[in-house]
Amino acid sequence: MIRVRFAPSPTGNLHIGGARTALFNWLYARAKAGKFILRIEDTDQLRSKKEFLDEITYSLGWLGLNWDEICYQSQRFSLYKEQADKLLKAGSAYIEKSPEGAEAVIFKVSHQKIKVHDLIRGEIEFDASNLKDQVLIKSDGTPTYNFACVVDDATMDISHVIRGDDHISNTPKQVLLYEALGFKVPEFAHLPLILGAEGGRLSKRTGATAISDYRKMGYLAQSLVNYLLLLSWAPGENREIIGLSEAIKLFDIQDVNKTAATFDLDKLNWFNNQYLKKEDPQKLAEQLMPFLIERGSFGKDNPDQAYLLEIVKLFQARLNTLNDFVDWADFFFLKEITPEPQAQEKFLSADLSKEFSLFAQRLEGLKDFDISSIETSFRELIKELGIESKKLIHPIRVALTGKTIGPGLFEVIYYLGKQRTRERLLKWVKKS
RNA sequence: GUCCCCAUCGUCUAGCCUGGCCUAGGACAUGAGCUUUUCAAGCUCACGACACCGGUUCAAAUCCGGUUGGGGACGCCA
Repeated sequence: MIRVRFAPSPTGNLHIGGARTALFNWLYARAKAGKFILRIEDTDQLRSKKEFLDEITYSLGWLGLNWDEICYQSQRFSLYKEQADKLLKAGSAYIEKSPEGAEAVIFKVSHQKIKVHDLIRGEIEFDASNLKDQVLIKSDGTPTYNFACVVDDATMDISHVIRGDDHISNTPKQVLLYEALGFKVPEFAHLPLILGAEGGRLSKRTGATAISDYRKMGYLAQSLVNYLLLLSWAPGENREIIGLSEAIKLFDIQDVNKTAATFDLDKLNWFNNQYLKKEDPQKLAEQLMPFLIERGSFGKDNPDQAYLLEIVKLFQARLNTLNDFVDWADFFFLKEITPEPQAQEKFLSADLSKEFSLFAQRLEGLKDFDISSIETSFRELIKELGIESKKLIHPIRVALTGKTIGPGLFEVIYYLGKQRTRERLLKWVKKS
């Protein structure tokens, strides 16, 4: 039975790197009909916080990485004590007293060569002569990371330890402990790290690191998972758009690359655009609601769902994030708009009173207020005025939307409605 | 400093194990064009890489060695 675990410490949010580690563990368990265990490494009682724990479990769930078992190291302290005593009795560990009288348990490192088999990298050899004796139980009575990790992985029957590259140097220390405790050494697979754009670790400076930040920016869980999946792994055949269920069929931990990958927001944006385009507009509208309400562009009192749905369809293909919709479509929901200064400067500084009022009149007189009738009447007007269509289209767009970019003008007019179109046009007509 | 890991377009990667099908394929980004009513989307095209040096071989991106470069770890943090 394959049993893998993801072991976050609740001293911070779930970040990109952690999520990828969780994803590969989860995938391997699902691909091999094994178990995926969530182990909370909360031995540091000062830095561990409930809010981080909640954020981590929420984010894992949001990504779709469900766990079969969960356990907390803080509830297993007696087990670590017990195992430390075992080593003490066997003479492979000793007690060190601090000047204040506190006692710590230290592991005697035997000087030998240690071979570690890694599923991704093959054999890695270490010389334990480079290692110092290892603290097992700190003087405050809590276990150290390497010790708790080994005791847990062994007693929880973890068959494969899949974790970040940064743990490679912990591995020989842990192997020594497995052997001293008489436990079977599990298989190891060390995943390459995800690097920031400037090389080096992903950090706040190189972009957001918390999964919840990406959720708040309006990325879909599917996009993030799909993107993370393709960092250091590829199914071949030039396949890129791969969902979780499809990935289960294709994934094997041994196919993971050895090379560190750089996190690239542009590619994530592309994935998000792909998924956004395919999403059911109704579902998209539902997901958009919290974003719209938070931004205040959408009243909570009377959200017109049917209207929102139409507007969503108008923008769907051009969104990179859900936030883009909030930024770009606000003029459909706001009562009053303020044009962007540069847009106003460029397209509304000339006096277009005559053109605007003529067009407003035509729209007013339209029998059928549908997209093609609106366009026909506009085309007729510019023909009569003898001007180029774009000379008028851009100023009208700015007057109606406040922006220079957006959906086609005639769709904008249609969905804005006669009333609001007229009001926004006449605002720029000088009374003589 | 010591130890460890890694090395194909700017980025993610296919190919590497099992040398020849590689004039190295795809995607993102970038540039150009089509369309046009702006921005997207879409379509077409372009740009662009086997880090270097040696070895093995009839033949090396692929196997071996070294150099260089990048990354990681060296806590009574996890």
